[in-house]
Amino acid sequence: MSERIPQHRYTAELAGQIEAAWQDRWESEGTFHSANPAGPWAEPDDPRLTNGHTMVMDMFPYPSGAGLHVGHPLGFIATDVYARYLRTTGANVLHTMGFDAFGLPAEQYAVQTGQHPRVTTEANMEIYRRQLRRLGMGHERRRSFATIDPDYYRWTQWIFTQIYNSWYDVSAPARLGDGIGRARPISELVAQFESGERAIPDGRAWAGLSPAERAAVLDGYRLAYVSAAPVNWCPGLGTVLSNEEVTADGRSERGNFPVFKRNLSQWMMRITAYADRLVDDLERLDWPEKVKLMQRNWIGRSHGATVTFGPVERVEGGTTGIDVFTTRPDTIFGATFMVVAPEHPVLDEIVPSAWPEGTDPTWTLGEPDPRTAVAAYRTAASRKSDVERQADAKDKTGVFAGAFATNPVTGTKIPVFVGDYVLMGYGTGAIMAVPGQDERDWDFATAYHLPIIRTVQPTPDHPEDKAFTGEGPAINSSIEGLSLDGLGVAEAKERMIEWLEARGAGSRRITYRLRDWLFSRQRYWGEPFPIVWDEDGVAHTVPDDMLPVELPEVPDYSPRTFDPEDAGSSPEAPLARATEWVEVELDLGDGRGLRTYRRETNTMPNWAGSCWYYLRYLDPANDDALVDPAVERYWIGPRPAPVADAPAGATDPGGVDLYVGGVEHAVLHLLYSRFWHKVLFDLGYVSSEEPFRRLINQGMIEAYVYRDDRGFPVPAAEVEEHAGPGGTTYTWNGQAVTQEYGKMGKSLKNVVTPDEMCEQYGADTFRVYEMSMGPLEQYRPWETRAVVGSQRFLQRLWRNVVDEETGEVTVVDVELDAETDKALHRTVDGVRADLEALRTNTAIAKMIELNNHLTKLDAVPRAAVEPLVQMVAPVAPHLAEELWQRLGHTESLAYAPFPEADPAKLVEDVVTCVVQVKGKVRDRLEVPADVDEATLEGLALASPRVQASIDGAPVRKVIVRAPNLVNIVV
RNA sequence: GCCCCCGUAGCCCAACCGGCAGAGGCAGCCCACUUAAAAUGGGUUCAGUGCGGGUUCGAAUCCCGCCGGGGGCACCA
Repeated sequence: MSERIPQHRYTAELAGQIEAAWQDRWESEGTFHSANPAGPWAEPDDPRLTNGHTMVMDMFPYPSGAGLHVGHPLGFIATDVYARYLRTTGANVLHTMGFDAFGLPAEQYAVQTGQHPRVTTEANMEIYRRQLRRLGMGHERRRSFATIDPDYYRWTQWIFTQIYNSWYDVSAPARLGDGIGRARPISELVAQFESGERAIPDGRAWAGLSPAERAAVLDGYRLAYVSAAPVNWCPGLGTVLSNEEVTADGRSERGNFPVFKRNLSQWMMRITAYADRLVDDLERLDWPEKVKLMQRNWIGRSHGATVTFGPVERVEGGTTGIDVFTTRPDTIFGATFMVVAPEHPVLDEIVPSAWPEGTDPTWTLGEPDPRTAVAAYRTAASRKSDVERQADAKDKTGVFAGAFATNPVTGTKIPVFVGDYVLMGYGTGAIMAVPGQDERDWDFATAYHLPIIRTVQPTPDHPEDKAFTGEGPAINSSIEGLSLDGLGVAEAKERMIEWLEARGAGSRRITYRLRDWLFSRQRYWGEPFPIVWDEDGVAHTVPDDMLPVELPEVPDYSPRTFDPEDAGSSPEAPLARATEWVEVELDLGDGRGLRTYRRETNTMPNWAGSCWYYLRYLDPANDDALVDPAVERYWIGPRPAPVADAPAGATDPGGVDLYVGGVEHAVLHLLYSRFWHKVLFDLGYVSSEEPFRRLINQGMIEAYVYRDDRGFPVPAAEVEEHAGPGGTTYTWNGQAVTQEYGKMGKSLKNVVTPDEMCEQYGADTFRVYEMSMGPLEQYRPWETRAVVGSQRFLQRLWRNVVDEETGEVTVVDVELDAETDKALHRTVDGVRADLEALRTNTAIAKMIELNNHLTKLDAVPRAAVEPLVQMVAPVAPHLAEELWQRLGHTESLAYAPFPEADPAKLVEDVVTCVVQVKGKVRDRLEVPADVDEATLEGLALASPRVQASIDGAPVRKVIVRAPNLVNIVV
């Protein structure tokens, strides 16, 4: 049987041919090459350079081997549409895509398949490249790279050496003079130590220190340093992890393995030095509020005071003080006891050998003396994991330490407790407990019969048996020479801090939740550190001219992993097995000549490569610098105007113009990257203060899952839908199945791939469908059977230009009738605004509308369909190029100027005016668009239908919004 | 427990600064083409905006309180 499909119909097959042909042509012509003002690719004469510039970027993918589904390219298509649109405005547009190819996912896939990570990673990247090409991405291929390329990670290592060889000078003026604090080369700190301008913390003389001692001093300042501290050890992954990679319930973000605290010597990055700038600069960014909030919460800056509670008697004689941090210094009058963390060192000094006279029996754990009780409590606490401690959060437990401190304001003696609801890692590890204004302290006070004093007047409806944490006037807060009574919280805080500072009992203090970034991993597949260790145990950076330090071949690249529950295991770096690589003779050029060193065997986390890749996109062929300064300034330097919604007085921080990616990187990649960028800024390598000026989180495409009566998923593509009186039902192979909504995944049997869609409909149809499903940020369900609507649109557009039977172009060169002309200009105007604002879904709706209008004409005028082809080009670029060519153009339309709307044709001369009586529509009038209010009011009141509605009632008021509306109030 | 986002037709989504609830698509129904079906084309039905209050001449839109869905944080002193 012969198919009765017209020979020249725009079918998936024809689309496939057209698409492949145009992809070849774009590639051979370098259509998407953008122009650089300087550096190896300088093209200073390119006219686009002076015509505006935009950098559009996607979060680059991991070539993990799991395979793409239709959700993955959503953001890529959106940025491609935007970039293609911008090119038609004459702008110089940079849009490319590389690969985040180091790291766990790539390594795990390699381990699973028993191959070297480089082999599988490169194979997967090839698949990705082919798929991206097939989707018609206008990426600039020559700017693409992978983080595993030695030419790339050479610079990742170089940045590490810069960070390592820097320190944060909190008192130096900011680089732009607009604040205090910046990173400086470590050599300047050494000079200060040598000259004596700055004292060494423990008071020794620099000249008298050994190399190892000097190194130890400098490690206290370097922005990258080795520290022995409790870290997150994940036996299941065989590596340590940063705080950001551990979930709230104490498991690894990747793989969901248990994580344990182990004391280990690891590389850290001093991100905490930038905490303030990382918080403050958020308001200069055009980012989703949600992401800003997540970063603010993660950094967790809180303002308060440290207050010393003392004297506490020491067992060995004399007294000591206990410092607490509080955000509520205004409530000190209500501090009736203290609690220190079980790990607090002061406990070693103050716990006496006998319970004080009259100790409440509930305070003692039933132990005969405080030492036994505190020791037992500390042991029990140390056995609890963070997870268990959190799980027990409801019950406040603790034990009396047997000692008393003095409330520095009231002079009252107050008991000191040990309690695990106080964390050693936050503030000072000790708190003043104010049960009246703190729920946790209230719980503790109730459990241990401790006094409660309210120092803020609760609201009248506040329950008697609860802490009051709200705002109100201070009460019970007076002593001789100080009264907070009647003051609001903010004012009371200020007054209190001033009082404390005047007496030396406390001082203003800011604390942060953010901790330094644990930067080393015990994995093979990552960047080696550009660090060698000498025989004294002193670290040295590898000189720039010896970079990159290439990743060696090892007999076994898989990490040593352990039983996920084996908390006692220790990490082993796979690189340590490359003994010939580890032992190395080098002349570091420091005057010490050829010496033997041991290479650092940890590798960097995969965040390292993604921390700065946007900078390399700018100038990927540059061998002399990570990016030419002029190129950086041109593409992502600060713009004259601040971003939308920035507070008054804010300046633009620079950065990538548009960055699109998933929200899952809110506090990982996006925080690390901002940190590195600010270091590079301080050191003068970049002119921008932020990496990403504008961020959009694309939504996910989800899918329906169908399950049979056993609960097993059945292939979603084979499910039939039945509309019935009792609602819609679903069957698979004749048996009833249930529908639920969720993620797309192999095990759920609902995966749809871009390749399938290209096969069945063509890439352009797929692009149009994904873009018309809804706003970019929105989560939405995939529905394959709806894709045909997008295909029909493109087929109708095709048919408006080409005869399906003969393949001939059928457009006519006639003048547009008034209606078509108006529709065209309205569409151009709307589509331009929509594409500009990334509202591609509504842009497509407007194009469909115009196309449907053209379909109804006897013959399609060229003057109408050519602009439509241009407008559709960003979304369906292959089809548009093909039609453009068939319409007689020889050049690609990638740079053809976007159609302009004539403002004169956008105004209607006659509009429909709605006449309401008491807000209800009673009549419609056709009136001139420029009708004046008085005339319109007269016309409305004269309407018989309006008069009938008014029914003789007196008119109280008439609201006129010429020319659209009149509302008569009776 | 606290914070953020979202609820419009059977489904996905529009609706600009508060001003006629509907741009577009899917599905359904009718018609044309076809021996027939598919494909294609043309036409058409469908909601008063999750619920309850309030502000306003006028509310999908602003405010308050619920309900439902999604997400973030959670002894942070």
